[in-house]
Amino acid sequence: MGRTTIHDVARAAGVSVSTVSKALNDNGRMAVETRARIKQVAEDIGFRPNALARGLLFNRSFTIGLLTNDTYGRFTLPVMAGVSEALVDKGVSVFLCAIEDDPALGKIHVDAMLDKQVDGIIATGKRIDRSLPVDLSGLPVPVVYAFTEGAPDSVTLTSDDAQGAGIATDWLLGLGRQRLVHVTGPQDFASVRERAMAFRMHAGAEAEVLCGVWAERWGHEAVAQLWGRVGEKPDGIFCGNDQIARGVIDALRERGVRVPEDVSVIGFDNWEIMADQARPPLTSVDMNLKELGREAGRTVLALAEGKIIEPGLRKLPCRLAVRQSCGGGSA
Amino acid sequence: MGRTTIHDVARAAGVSVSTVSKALNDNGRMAVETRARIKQVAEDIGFRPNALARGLLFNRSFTIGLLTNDTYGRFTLPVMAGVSEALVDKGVSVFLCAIEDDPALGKIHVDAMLDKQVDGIIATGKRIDRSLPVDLSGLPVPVVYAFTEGAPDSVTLTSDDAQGAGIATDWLLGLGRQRLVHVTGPQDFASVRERAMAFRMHAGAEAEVLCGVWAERWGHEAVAQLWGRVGEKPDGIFCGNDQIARGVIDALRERGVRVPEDVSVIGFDNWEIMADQARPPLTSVDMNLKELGREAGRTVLALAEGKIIEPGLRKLPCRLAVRQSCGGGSA
DNA sequence: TTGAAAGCGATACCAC
DNA sequence: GTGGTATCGCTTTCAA
Repeated sequence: MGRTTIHDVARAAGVSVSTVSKALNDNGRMAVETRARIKQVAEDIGFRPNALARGLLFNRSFTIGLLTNDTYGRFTLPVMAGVSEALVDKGVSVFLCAIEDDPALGKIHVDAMLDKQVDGIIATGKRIDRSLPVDLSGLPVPVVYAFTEGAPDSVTLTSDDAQGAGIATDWLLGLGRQRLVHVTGPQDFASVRERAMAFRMHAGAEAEVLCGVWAERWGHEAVAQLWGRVGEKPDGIFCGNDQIARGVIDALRERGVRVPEDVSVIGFDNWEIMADQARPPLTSVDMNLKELGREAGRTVLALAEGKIIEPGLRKLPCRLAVRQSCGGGSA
Repeated sequence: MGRTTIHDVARAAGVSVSTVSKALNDNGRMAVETRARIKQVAEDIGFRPNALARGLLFNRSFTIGLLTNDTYGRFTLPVMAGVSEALVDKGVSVFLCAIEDDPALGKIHVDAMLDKQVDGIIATGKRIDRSLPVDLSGLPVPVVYAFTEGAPDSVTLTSDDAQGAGIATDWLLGLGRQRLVHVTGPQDFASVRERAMAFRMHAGAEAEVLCGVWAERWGHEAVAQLWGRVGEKPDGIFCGNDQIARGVIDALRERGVRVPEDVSVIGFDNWEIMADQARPPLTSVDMNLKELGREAGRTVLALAEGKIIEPGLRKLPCRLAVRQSCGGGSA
């Protein structure tokens, strides 16, 4: 029920607190059987050390803060899951702070985290070319950026947009598709430009790129544009996200164009709830966000333990999640 | 940049640490100007008290734990946002722990939270008739359940399914719809049964309820069933979630049935990304998850401060988010 | 009005 | 091998 302290263990075992401490932490020299007995007693009375006290002593709280402005959580949650997974074994817990785009709220949360002596902070966002509305430089704890613009000379992780676009394009080409189009989001996103460039590198410099918005409706519109023209139609469409892809697929079906027989469609994000429900289910580029989170967790912990990590932008590879919207292959 | 302590403030102000402490906490009697001066000095050198030390003293960490098995986060994130919002002003931070359905993982996280002396725990899930895979009874800290089955005699919050179904049904009736159908999820969900019952109470005991799965494809299938029969077709469809509604809308359009002119469709969850992208955008029941989170936060904090809260199941009202899929009204 | 000292729970150094 | 004691940063009696 109440909190049992190390004194309780000492009393129950008939030894001193320092002996108990050493026994439980496998420190110092002592009779192996004394150690075993003390451990047993501690377990019996359900003793668990107070992390606050240890933290005070070690100047370490075994806690890290995760800051995000992604309210919807499509990016944050997988990242969070990865972070947590990487840290739970080390006894590290994660504070999640959603700060929207409010600088004041951001400062409040960062201050609260620092007060609580977090060992480090992971900042995550929705895009690599925007930073959170709060200054994280010069903090007394290490900061790792994931999917958001970091301070210069910081460690920043993101997924490799060019590589992701490359494998998507190559997949379409590998299926024998010849007339590829890339239907994507607004050009002011760095990731849009990066993916488009890679798309052209793989599909040929003359391959067409249509920029619009991140919405299903833009997928419909793009199909209307493409099929409204005279001449040959595309046989492979690489979309900038799964919502656009969903719109494209629906628009094609409504025109009587068959997916994947006539046209292969591929998405980006591998947002399961979207990709699985598409008709047919959508092949999509997966950014490995969970792995990105694991890496962020490992990195911030290493930094907190004083290890030196090379600063700079690290791009983690994407992989392809194959479903039925491309045909051929393993589908 | 290191950590400035209360000793630093004392030295800088030329007083003792106890005086500083009293000054900053507005405790004890002291010259009003001394107090002001000390506060100023503290601010100048950027002093912030170490929460670990205070926690050790007060047996309070100003931290709560949020436990969830909702990996996808559609429910957890809004709840989390509400919890955080309710607690940030009180200086309370939130540990987020995703435990999937793994009892071992659950125990690890709960133990870690207790070690860190959380002031309380909020347990959230995906449905009110299933409990998390971890026993939270008999813990030394208060527990509030939100959207998951709680221990007997605990405080449990959930949304009012019957009331939500009621306002949806009434809305359809108010628009003059006469032949209502409810297309919903699996009958083993308590919320499915509760909503269906309320639907029948409002629409008439003979009103039809079709149970299936929580997927778009079931929406298509249900429409095929309904329109495949001889006789009059429904003119109002209340769906158990937004995915089903989306499937229903798409299926109707593909049959040439107009929404909302011929049939009004209403969803449940008000999952914006789904509801906004539907064609037409979907009117949907909103469970006010953020408010539920706020209430959970307030409640667990009150409990942590020793206040007495009436145990039992509290149902929070839903509201209708009106878009265009029903026609009439304000659409 | 201010300061010295005890103590929150745990660890580690140094005697014995 | 084992136990006393100082210490982490802060708050709170109690004395001066």
